[in-house]
Amino acid sequence: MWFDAEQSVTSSDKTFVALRQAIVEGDIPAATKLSEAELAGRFGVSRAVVREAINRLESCNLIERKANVGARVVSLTPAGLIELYQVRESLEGMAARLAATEMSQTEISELQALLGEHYDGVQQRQSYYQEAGDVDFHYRIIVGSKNQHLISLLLNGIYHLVRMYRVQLGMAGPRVTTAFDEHRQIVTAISNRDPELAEILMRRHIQYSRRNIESKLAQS
Amino acid sequence: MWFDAEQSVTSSDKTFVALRQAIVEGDIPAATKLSEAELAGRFGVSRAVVREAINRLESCNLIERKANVGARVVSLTPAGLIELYQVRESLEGMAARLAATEMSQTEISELQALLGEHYDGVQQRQSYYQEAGDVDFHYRIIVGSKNQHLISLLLNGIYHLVRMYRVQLGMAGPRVTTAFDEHRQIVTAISNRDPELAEILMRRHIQYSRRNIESKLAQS
DNA sequence: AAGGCTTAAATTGTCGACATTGTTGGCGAG
DNA sequence: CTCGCCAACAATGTCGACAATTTAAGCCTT
Repeated sequence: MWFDAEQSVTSSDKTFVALRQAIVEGDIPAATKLSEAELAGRFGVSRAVVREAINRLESCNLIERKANVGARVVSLTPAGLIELYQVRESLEGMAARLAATEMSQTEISELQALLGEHYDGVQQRQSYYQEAGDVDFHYRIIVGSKNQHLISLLLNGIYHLVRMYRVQLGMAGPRVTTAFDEHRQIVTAISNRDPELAEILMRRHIQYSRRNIESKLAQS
Repeated sequence: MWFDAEQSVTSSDKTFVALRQAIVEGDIPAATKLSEAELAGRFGVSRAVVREAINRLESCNLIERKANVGARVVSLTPAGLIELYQVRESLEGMAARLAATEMSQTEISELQALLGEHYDGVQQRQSYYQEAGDVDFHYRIIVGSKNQHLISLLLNGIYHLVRMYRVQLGMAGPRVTTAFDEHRQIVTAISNRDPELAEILMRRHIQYSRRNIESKLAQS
Protein backbone atom coordinates (compact mmCIF):
# COMPACT_ATOMS: atom_id res chain seq x y z
CA MET A 1 0.00 0.00 0.00
CA TRP A 2 2.83 2.35 0.65
CA PHE A 3 3.54 5.36 -1.45
CA ASP A 4 7.26 5.74 -1.15
CA ALA A 5 8.23 6.30 -4.73
CA GLU A 6 11.55 7.61 -3.41
CA GLN A 7 13.69 4.53 -3.00
CA SER A 8 16.04 4.67 -0.08
CA VAL A 9 19.44 4.27 -1.59
CA THR A 10 21.82 5.14 1.18
CA SER A 11 22.40 3.22 4.37
CA SER A 12 21.09 6.06 6.48
CA ASP A 13 17.86 6.04 4.51
CA LYS A 14 17.30 2.36 5.11
CA THR A 15 18.05 2.71 8.80
CA PHE A 16 15.75 5.71 8.98
CA VAL A 17 12.88 3.88 7.30
CA ALA A 18 13.40 0.76 9.39
CA LEU A 19 13.53 2.73 12.62
CA ARG A 20 10.49 4.75 11.67
CA GLN A 21 8.48 1.63 10.98
CA ALA A 22 9.65 0.03 14.22
CA ILE A 23 8.49 3.09 16.14
CA VAL A 24 5.21 3.56 14.32
CA GLU A 25 4.28 -0.11 14.53
CA GLY A 26 5.15 -0.20 18.21
CA ASP A 27 8.04 -2.66 17.95
CA ILE A 28 9.91 0.01 19.84
CA PRO A 29 7.41 1.11 22.47
CA ALA A 30 6.57 4.75 23.10
CA ALA A 31 8.82 6.66 25.50
CA THR A 32 11.68 4.18 24.98
CA LYS A 33 15.18 5.51 25.36
CA LEU A 34 17.16 5.08 22.15
CA SER A 35 20.80 4.13 22.56
CA GLU A 36 22.91 4.96 19.55
CA ALA A 37 25.36 2.16 20.22
CA GLU A 38 22.69 -0.45 20.69
CA LEU A 39 20.84 0.54 17.52
CA ALA A 40 24.09 0.59 15.58
CA GLY A 41 24.69 -2.98 16.66
CA ARG A 42 21.16 -4.10 15.92
CA PHE A 43 21.16 -2.69 12.39
CA GLY A 44 24.77 -3.59 11.71
CA VAL A 45 25.83 -0.07 10.83
CA SER A 46 27.97 2.64 12.29
CA ARG A 47 26.85 5.06 14.93
CA ALA A 48 27.06 7.90 12.41
CA VAL A 49 24.23 6.54 10.30
CA VAL A 50 22.15 5.89 13.40
CA ARG A 51 22.73 9.47 14.43
CA GLU A 52 21.59 10.72 11.07
CA ALA A 53 18.52 8.50 11.19
CA ILE A 54 17.70 9.78 14.67
CA ASN A 55 18.08 13.35 13.50
CA ARG A 56 15.60 12.75 10.73
CA LEU A 57 13.23 10.96 13.09
CA GLU A 58 13.33 14.02 15.29
CA SER A 59 12.21 16.29 12.47
CA CYS A 60 9.28 13.89 11.97
CA ASN A 61 8.32 14.53 15.60
CA LEU A 62 8.58 10.82 16.30
CA ILE A 63 11.36 11.18 18.85
CA GLU A 64 12.59 13.87 21.20
CA ARG A 65 16.19 14.72 21.83
CA LYS A 66 18.12 16.50 24.51
CA ALA A 67 21.69 17.60 24.01
CA ASN A 68 24.27 15.37 25.68
CA VAL A 69 21.52 13.20 27.05
CA GLY A 70 19.97 11.25 24.23
CA ALA A 71 16.83 10.54 22.31
CA ARG A 72 13.64 8.82 23.27
CA VAL A 73 10.48 7.88 21.43
CA VAL A 74 7.65 10.35 21.97
CA SER A 75 4.98 9.53 24.49
CA LEU A 76 1.42 9.12 23.32
CA THR A 77 -0.93 11.29 25.36
CA PRO A 78 -4.53 12.37 24.87
CA ALA A 79 -3.41 15.99 24.78
CA GLY A 80 -0.83 15.21 22.13
CA LEU A 81 -3.43 13.44 20.03
CA ILE A 82 -5.74 16.44 20.17
CA GLU A 83 -2.96 18.82 19.22
CA LEU A 84 -1.99 16.57 16.34
CA TYR A 85 -5.51 16.49 14.99
CA GLN A 86 -5.86 20.24 15.30
CA VAL A 87 -2.87 20.66 13.03
CA ARG A 88 -4.15 17.97 10.73
CA GLU A 89 -7.54 19.65 10.50
CA SER A 90 -5.89 22.90 9.56
CA LEU A 91 -3.52 21.47 6.96
CA GLU A 92 -5.83 18.95 5.35
CA GLY A 93 -8.60 21.50 5.24
CA MET A 94 -6.31 23.74 3.24
CA ALA A 95 -5.29 20.78 1.11
CA ALA A 96 -8.94 20.09 0.22
CA ARG A 97 -9.47 23.76 -0.55
CA LEU A 98 -6.51 23.82 -2.91
CA ALA A 99 -7.37 20.46 -4.41
CA ALA A 100 -10.75 21.86 -5.46
CA THR A 101 -9.01 24.31 -7.75
CA GLU A 102 -5.75 22.54 -8.56
CA MET A 103 -6.67 18.93 -9.25
CA SER A 104 -6.96 17.97 -12.90
CA GLN A 105 -10.13 16.41 -14.24
CA THR A 106 -8.23 13.16 -14.63
CA GLU A 107 -7.21 13.19 -10.99
CA ILE A 108 -10.77 13.91 -9.94
CA SER A 109 -12.03 11.02 -12.04
CA GLU A 110 -9.48 8.72 -10.41
CA LEU A 111 -10.59 9.97 -7.02
CA GLN A 112 -14.20 9.15 -7.86
CA ALA A 113 -13.17 5.72 -9.09
CA LEU A 114 -11.29 5.15 -5.84
CA LEU A 115 -14.43 6.06 -3.97
CA GLY A 116 -16.27 3.38 -5.92
CA GLU A 117 -13.71 0.74 -5.01
CA HIS A 118 -13.88 1.90 -1.44
CA TYR A 119 -17.65 1.48 -1.51
CA ASP A 120 -17.28 -2.12 -2.70
CA GLY A 121 -14.79 -2.78 0.07
CA VAL A 122 -17.17 -1.39 2.69
CA GLN A 123 -19.98 -3.56 1.35
CA GLN A 124 -17.81 -6.64 1.81
CA ARG A 125 -16.60 -5.47 5.22
CA GLN A 126 -12.95 -5.82 4.33
CA SER A 127 -11.48 -3.89 7.20
CA TYR A 128 -7.94 -3.99 5.86
CA TYR A 129 -9.23 -2.38 2.70
CA GLN A 130 -11.02 0.29 4.68
CA GLU A 131 -7.84 1.43 6.34
CA ALA A 132 -5.89 1.46 3.09
CA GLY A 133 -8.76 3.13 1.27
CA ASP A 134 -8.97 5.89 3.83
CA VAL A 135 -5.24 6.56 3.69
CA ASP A 136 -5.28 6.52 -0.10
CA PHE A 137 -8.22 8.92 -0.20
CA HIS A 138 -6.52 11.50 1.99
CA TYR A 139 -3.25 10.92 0.20
CA ARG A 140 -4.69 11.82 -3.20
CA ILE A 141 -6.27 15.01 -1.96
CA ILE A 142 -3.07 16.08 -0.26
CA VAL A 143 -1.06 15.47 -3.42
CA GLY A 144 -3.84 17.10 -5.41
CA SER A 145 -3.25 20.36 -3.58
CA LYS A 146 -0.03 20.65 -5.62
CA ASN A 147 1.51 22.50 -2.67
CA GLN A 148 4.92 21.04 -1.92
CA HIS A 149 5.04 22.42 1.61
CA LEU A 150 1.67 20.94 2.45
CA ILE A 151 2.57 17.60 0.90
CA SER A 152 5.85 17.41 2.76
CA LEU A 153 4.42 18.48 6.10
CA LEU A 154 1.57 16.00 5.96
CA LEU A 155 3.19 12.95 4.39
CA ASN A 156 6.61 13.20 6.02
CA GLY A 157 5.62 14.86 9.25
CA ILE A 158 2.08 14.29 10.40
CA TYR A 159 0.90 11.07 8.88
CA HIS A 160 3.43 8.78 10.51
CA LEU A 161 2.49 10.21 13.88
CA VAL A 162 -1.20 9.75 13.12
CA ARG A 163 -0.52 6.18 12.10
CA MET A 164 1.47 5.64 15.29
CA TYR A 165 -1.50 6.70 17.37
CA ARG A 166 -3.83 4.54 15.30
CA VAL A 167 -1.70 1.42 15.52
CA GLN A 168 -0.75 1.68 19.15
CA LEU A 169 -4.23 2.56 20.35
CA GLY A 170 -5.55 -0.44 18.42
CA MET A 171 -7.76 1.37 15.96
CA ALA A 172 -8.95 -1.33 13.63
CA GLY A 173 -11.20 0.68 11.39
CA PRO A 174 -14.70 1.41 12.59
CA ARG A 175 -16.69 4.40 11.51
CA VAL A 176 -16.44 3.21 7.94
CA THR A 177 -19.90 3.82 6.57
CA THR A 178 -20.23 7.31 7.97
CA ALA A 179 -16.68 8.11 6.92
CA PHE A 180 -17.55 6.93 3.43
CA ASP A 181 -20.42 9.39 3.20
CA GLU A 182 -18.12 12.18 4.32
CA HIS A 183 -15.59 11.17 1.72
CA ARG A 184 -18.24 11.24 -0.97
CA GLN A 185 -19.38 14.71 0.00
CA ILE A 186 -15.80 15.97 -0.13
CA VAL A 187 -15.27 14.50 -3.58
CA THR A 188 -18.48 16.11 -4.73
CA ALA A 189 -17.34 19.50 -3.49
CA ILE A 190 -13.99 19.08 -5.22
CA SER A 191 -15.54 18.02 -8.51
CA ASN A 192 -17.85 21.03 -8.26
CA ARG A 193 -14.74 23.19 -7.87
CA ASP A 194 -16.04 24.53 -4.57
CA PRO A 195 -12.98 25.30 -2.41
CA GLU A 196 -14.80 26.72 0.60
CA LEU A 197 -17.14 23.76 0.92
CA ALA A 198 -14.35 21.25 0.35
CA GLU A 199 -12.36 22.80 3.19
CA ILE A 200 -15.31 22.91 5.57
CA LEU A 201 -16.25 19.30 4.88
CA MET A 202 -12.69 18.07 5.24
CA ARG A 203 -12.29 19.87 8.54
CA ARG A 204 -15.51 18.41 9.87
CA HIS A 205 -14.46 14.98 8.63
CA ILE A 206 -11.24 15.19 10.60
CA GLN A 207 -13.04 16.56 13.65
CA TYR A 208 -15.33 13.53 13.60
CA SER A 209 -12.35 11.25 13.18
CA ARG A 210 -10.64 12.86 16.15
CA ARG A 211 -13.69 12.50 18.37
CA ASN A 212 -13.97 8.88 17.37
CA ILE A 213 -10.40 8.16 18.39
CA GLU A 214 -10.84 10.18 21.56
CA SER A 215 -13.79 8.07 22.62
CA LYS A 216 -11.75 4.94 21.97
CA LEU A 217 -8.97 6.45 24.06
CA ALA A 218 -11.34 7.13 26.93
CA GLN A 219 -12.50 3.51 26.98
CA SER A 220 -9.04 2.07 27.54
CA MET B 1 14.85 40.74 19.04
CA TRP B 2 15.21 37.05 18.82
CA PHE B 3 13.25 34.63 20.86
CA ASP B 4 15.58 31.68 21.15
CA ALA B 5 15.32 30.85 24.80
CA GLU B 6 16.98 27.54 23.94
CA GLN B 7 20.68 28.28 24.08
CA SER B 8 22.75 26.40 21.58
CA VAL B 9 25.20 24.47 23.65
CA THR B 10 26.73 22.02 21.23
CA SER B 11 28.96 22.82 18.32
CA SER B 12 26.42 21.52 15.84
CA ASP B 13 23.83 23.87 17.26
CA LYS B 14 26.05 26.89 16.82
CA THR B 15 26.95 25.90 13.29
CA PHE B 16 23.29 25.29 12.53
CA VAL B 17 22.23 28.68 13.85
CA ALA B 18 25.07 30.46 12.09
CA LEU B 19 24.35 28.74 8.80
CA ARG B 20 20.65 29.43 9.10
CA GLN B 21 21.25 33.10 9.67
CA ALA B 22 23.69 33.27 6.77
CA ILE B 23 21.11 31.72 4.48
CA VAL B 24 18.14 33.74 5.71
CA GLU B 25 20.03 37.02 5.60
CA GLY B 26 21.32 36.26 2.14
CA ASP B 27 25.01 36.10 3.02
CA ILE B 28 24.83 32.75 1.30
CA PRO B 29 22.72 33.49 -1.80
CA ALA B 30 19.74 31.38 -2.78
CA ALA B 31 20.42 28.31 -4.90
CA THR B 32 24.05 28.17 -3.76
CA LYS B 33 25.69 24.77 -3.65
CA LEU B 34 26.86 23.94 -0.14
CA SER B 35 30.15 22.09 0.10
CA GLU B 36 30.59 20.23 3.34
CA ALA B 37 34.37 20.51 3.26
CA GLU B 38 34.35 24.22 2.54
CA LEU B 39 31.84 24.99 5.29
CA ALA B 40 33.79 22.83 7.71
CA GLY B 41 36.85 24.92 6.97
CA ARG B 42 35.01 28.21 7.20
CA PHE B 43 33.46 27.43 10.59
CA GLY B 44 36.53 25.64 11.90
CA VAL B 45 34.71 22.42 12.72
CA SER B 46 34.56 18.88 11.47
CA ARG B 47 32.56 17.73 8.51
CA ALA B 48 30.35 15.70 10.85
CA VAL B 49 28.94 18.77 12.56
CA VAL B 50 28.42 20.49 9.22
CA ARG B 51 26.54 17.42 8.05
CA GLU B 52 24.32 17.51 11.09
CA ALA B 53 23.69 21.22 10.63
CA ILE B 54 22.80 20.64 6.99
CA ASN B 55 20.43 17.87 7.96
CA ARG B 56 18.63 20.19 10.32
CA LEU B 57 18.57 22.96 7.74
CA GLU B 58 16.90 20.54 5.38
CA SER B 59 14.08 19.83 7.81
CA CYS B 60 13.56 23.61 8.00
CA ASN B 61 13.06 23.58 4.22
CA LEU B 62 15.89 26.05 3.82
CA ILE B 63 18.03 23.71 1.75
CA GLU B 64 17.43 20.77 -0.55
CA ARG B 65 19.49 17.62 -0.63
CA LYS B 66 20.07 14.84 -3.09
CA ALA B 67 21.75 11.63 -2.08
CA ASN B 68 25.37 11.34 -3.13
CA VAL B 69 25.20 14.72 -4.79
CA GLY B 70 24.97 17.38 -2.13
CA ALA B 71 22.92 20.19 -0.73
CA ARG B 72 21.99 23.57 -2.07
CA VAL B 73 20.10 26.54 -0.72
CA VAL B 74 16.49 26.65 -1.86
CA SER B 75 15.56 28.90 -4.75
CA LEU B 76 13.12 31.72 -4.13
CA THR B 77 10.31 31.62 -6.67
CA PRO B 78 6.93 33.36 -6.84
CA ALA B 79 5.22 29.97 -6.82
CA GLY B 80 7.16 28.93 -3.73
CA LEU B 81 6.18 32.13 -1.98
CA ILE B 82 2.51 31.54 -2.70
CA GLU B 83 2.70 27.97 -1.47
CA LEU B 84 4.45 29.11 1.68
CA TYR B 85 1.78 31.69 2.43
CA GLN B 86 -0.98 29.19 1.82
CA VAL B 87 0.48 26.98 4.53
CA ARG B 88 1.05 29.96 6.75
CA GLU B 89 -2.55 31.08 6.32
CA SER B 90 -3.76 27.66 7.31
CA LEU B 91 -1.53 27.23 10.35
CA GLU B 92 -1.68 30.75 11.72
CA GLY B 93 -5.42 30.80 11.21
CA MET B 94 -5.66 27.74 13.42
CA ALA B 95 -3.25 29.34 15.87
CA ALA B 96 -5.49 32.38 16.19
CA ARG B 97 -8.52 30.14 16.63
CA LEU B 98 -6.83 28.24 19.42
CA ALA B 99 -5.38 31.37 20.98
CA ALA B 100 -8.90 32.74 21.37
CA THR B 101 -9.73 29.91 23.75
CA GLU B 102 -6.34 29.01 25.20
CA MET B 103 -4.59 32.29 25.96
CA SER B 104 -4.75 33.44 29.57
CA GLN B 105 -6.11 36.82 30.47
CA THR B 106 -2.60 37.90 31.36
CA GLU B 107 -1.31 36.94 27.94
CA ILE B 108 -4.16 38.79 26.28
CA SER B 109 -3.40 41.88 28.34
CA GLU B 110 0.23 41.70 27.28
CA LEU B 111 -0.86 41.35 23.69
CA GLN B 112 -2.99 44.46 23.99
CA ALA B 113 -0.09 46.32 25.59
CA LEU B 114 2.14 45.23 22.73
CA LEU B 115 -0.42 46.60 20.31
CA GLY B 116 -0.20 49.94 22.11
CA GLU B 117 3.58 50.03 21.78
CA HIS B 118 3.23 49.07 18.17
CA TYR B 119 0.85 51.97 17.66
CA ASP B 120 3.39 54.40 19.11
CA GLY B 121 6.05 52.98 16.83
CA VAL B 122 3.81 53.42 13.79
CA GLN B 123 3.11 57.01 14.78
CA GLN B 124 6.83 57.73 14.88
CA ARG B 125 7.42 55.83 11.65
CA GLN B 126 10.09 53.60 13.12
CA SER B 127 10.29 51.02 10.39
CA TYR B 128 12.65 48.74 12.29
CA TYR B 129 10.12 48.67 15.08
CA GLN B 130 7.33 47.84 12.70
CA GLU B 131 9.07 44.71 11.51
CA ALA B 132 9.92 43.60 15.04
CA GLY B 133 6.44 44.48 16.25
CA ASP B 134 4.81 42.44 13.52
CA VAL B 135 6.96 39.41 14.22
CA ASP B 136 6.38 39.74 17.94
CA PHE B 137 2.62 40.00 17.43
CA HIS B 138 2.41 36.84 15.39
CA TYR B 139 4.83 35.11 17.72
CA ARG B 140 2.66 35.68 20.77
CA ILE B 141 -0.46 34.39 19.08
CA ILE B 142 1.36 31.29 17.87
CA VAL B 143 2.67 30.56 21.34
CA GLY B 144 -0.73 31.44 22.75
CA SER B 145 -2.26 28.55 20.84
CA LYS B 146 -0.52 26.25 23.36
CA ASN B 147 -0.22 23.67 20.58
CA GLN B 148 3.31 22.32 20.49
CA HIS B 149 3.03 21.00 16.94
CA LEU B 150 1.79 24.34 15.66
CA ILE B 151 4.46 26.25 17.55
CA SER B 152 7.21 24.01 16.27
CA LEU B 153 6.02 23.99 12.68
CA LEU B 154 5.68 27.75 12.52
CA LEU B 155 8.66 28.94 14.52
CA ASN B 156 11.18 26.32 13.45
CA GLY B 157 9.86 25.58 10.00
CA ILE B 158 7.94 28.35 8.34
CA TYR B 159 9.06 31.60 9.85
CA HIS B 160 12.69 31.42 8.83
CA LEU B 161 11.59 30.82 5.26
CA VAL B 162 9.17 33.73 5.43
CA ARG B 163 11.92 35.91 6.78
CA MET B 164 14.24 34.73 4.00
CA TYR B 165 11.74 35.86 1.39
CA ARG B 166 11.23 39.17 3.17
CA VAL B 167 14.91 39.96 3.52
CA GLN B 168 16.02 38.85 0.09
CA LEU B 169 13.14 40.52 -1.74
CA GLY B 170 13.92 43.72 0.12
CA MET B 171 10.68 44.13 2.02
CA ALA B 172 11.29 47.15 4.21
CA GLY B 173 7.97 47.41 5.97
CA PRO B 174 5.14 49.16 4.22
CA ARG B 175 1.53 48.33 4.79
CA VAL B 176 1.97 49.30 8.40
CA THR B 177 -1.13 51.28 9.19
CA THR B 178 -3.51 48.85 7.54
CA ALA B 179 -1.69 45.93 9.12
CA PHE B 180 -2.04 47.62 12.46
CA ASP B 181 -5.79 47.83 12.08
CA GLU B 182 -5.91 44.16 11.16
CA HIS B 183 -3.83 43.31 14.22
CA ARG B 184 -6.18 45.26 16.42
CA GLN B 185 -9.21 43.46 15.06
CA ILE B 186 -7.56 40.11 15.68
CA VAL B 187 -6.74 41.04 19.27
CA THR B 188 -10.31 42.16 19.78
CA ALA B 189 -11.63 38.84 18.52
CA ILE B 190 -9.24 36.95 20.79
CA SER B 191 -10.13 39.00 23.86
CA ASN B 192 -13.80 38.41 23.03
CA ARG B 193 -13.02 34.68 23.02
CA ASP B 194 -14.34 34.37 19.47
CA PRO B 195 -12.35 31.57 17.79
CA GLU B 196 -14.15 31.61 14.45
CA LEU B 197 -13.71 35.33 13.94
CA ALA B 198 -10.10 35.25 15.11
CA GLU B 199 -9.30 32.59 12.53
CA ILE B 200 -11.08 34.38 9.70
CA LEU B 201 -9.39 37.68 10.47
CA MET B 202 -5.96 36.11 10.76
CA ARG B 203 -6.39 34.31 7.47
CA ARG B 204 -7.46 37.49 5.74
CA HIS B 205 -4.56 39.34 7.33
CA ILE B 206 -2.10 36.85 5.90
CA GLN B 207 -3.83 36.88 2.52
CA TYR B 208 -3.39 40.65 2.37
CA SER B 209 0.21 40.31 3.41
CA ARG B 210 0.80 37.77 0.68
CA ARG B 211 -0.76 39.95 -1.98
CA ASN B 212 1.34 42.87 -0.83
CA ILE B 213 4.53 40.88 -1.20
CA GLU B 214 3.36 39.49 -4.52
CA SER B 215 2.85 42.98 -5.92
CA LYS B 216 6.34 43.91 -4.73
CA LEU B 217 7.61 40.80 -6.45
CA ALA B 218 5.91 41.72 -9.70
CA GLN B 219 7.55 45.16 -9.70
CA SER B 220 11.09 43.84 -9.59
C1' DA C 1 21.10 6.36 58.26
C1' DA C 2 20.81 10.45 55.21
C1' DG C 3 23.04 13.68 52.50
C1' DG C 4 26.67 15.44 49.66
C1' DC C 5 31.05 15.00 47.33
C1' DT C 6 34.24 12.39 44.38
C1' DT C 7 35.21 9.23 41.13
C1' DA C 8 34.19 5.78 37.58
C1' DA C 9 31.27 4.04 33.97
C1' DA C 10 28.46 4.82 30.11
C1' DT C 11 26.60 7.76 26.57
C1' DT C 12 26.80 11.43 23.43
C1' DG C 13 29.60 14.80 20.65
C1' DT C 14 33.48 15.48 17.58
C1' DC C 15 37.17 14.29 14.68
C1' DG C 16 40.15 12.43 10.82
C1' DA C 17 40.57 8.72 7.52
C1' DC C 18 38.74 5.45 4.26
C1' DA C 19 35.04 3.76 0.89
C1' DT C 20 31.76 4.75 -2.44
C1' DT C 21 29.37 7.47 -5.67
C1' DG C 22 28.94 11.29 -9.09
C1' DT C 23 31.30 14.37 -12.11
C1' DT C 24 34.54 16.16 -15.48
C1' DG C 25 37.96 16.01 -18.74
C1' DG C 26 40.30 13.70 -22.40
C1' DC C 27 40.89 10.14 -25.73
C1' DG C 28 39.48 7.32 -29.47
C1' DA C 29 36.11 5.36 -32.73
C1' DG C 30 32.72 6.22 -36.09
C1' DC D 1 33.12 16.98 -35.91
C1' DT D 2 30.19 14.36 -32.79
C1' DC D 3 29.23 10.76 -29.79
C1' DG D 4 30.54 7.46 -26.41
C1' DC D 5 33.76 5.20 -23.34
C1' DC D 6 37.34 5.54 -19.78
C1' DA D 7 40.02 7.32 -16.27
C1' DA D 8 41.24 10.70 -12.80
C1' DC D 9 39.23 13.85 -9.68
C1' DA D 10 36.18 15.67 -6.30
C1' DA D 11 32.37 15.25 -3.34
C1' DT D 12 29.42 12.66 -0.30
C1' DG D 13 28.68 8.45 2.68
C1' DT D 14 30.53 5.48 6.25
C1' DC D 15 33.49 4.01 9.78
C1' DG D 16 36.25 3.49 14.20
C1' DA D 17 38.55 6.13 17.77
C1' DC D 18 39.03 9.98 20.90
C1' DA D 19 37.07 13.89 23.80
C1' DA D 20 33.48 15.94 26.60
C1' DT D 21 29.43 15.57 29.21
C1' DT D 22 26.01 13.22 31.89
C1' DT D 23 24.72 9.73 35.00
C1' DA D 24 25.44 6.30 38.60
C1' DA D 25 27.70 4.28 42.24
C1' DG D 26 30.65 4.37 46.18
C1' DC D 27 32.70 6.57 49.93
C1' DC D 28 33.05 9.83 53.42
C1' DT D 29 31.09 13.09 56.58
C1' DT D 30 27.64 14.56 59.72
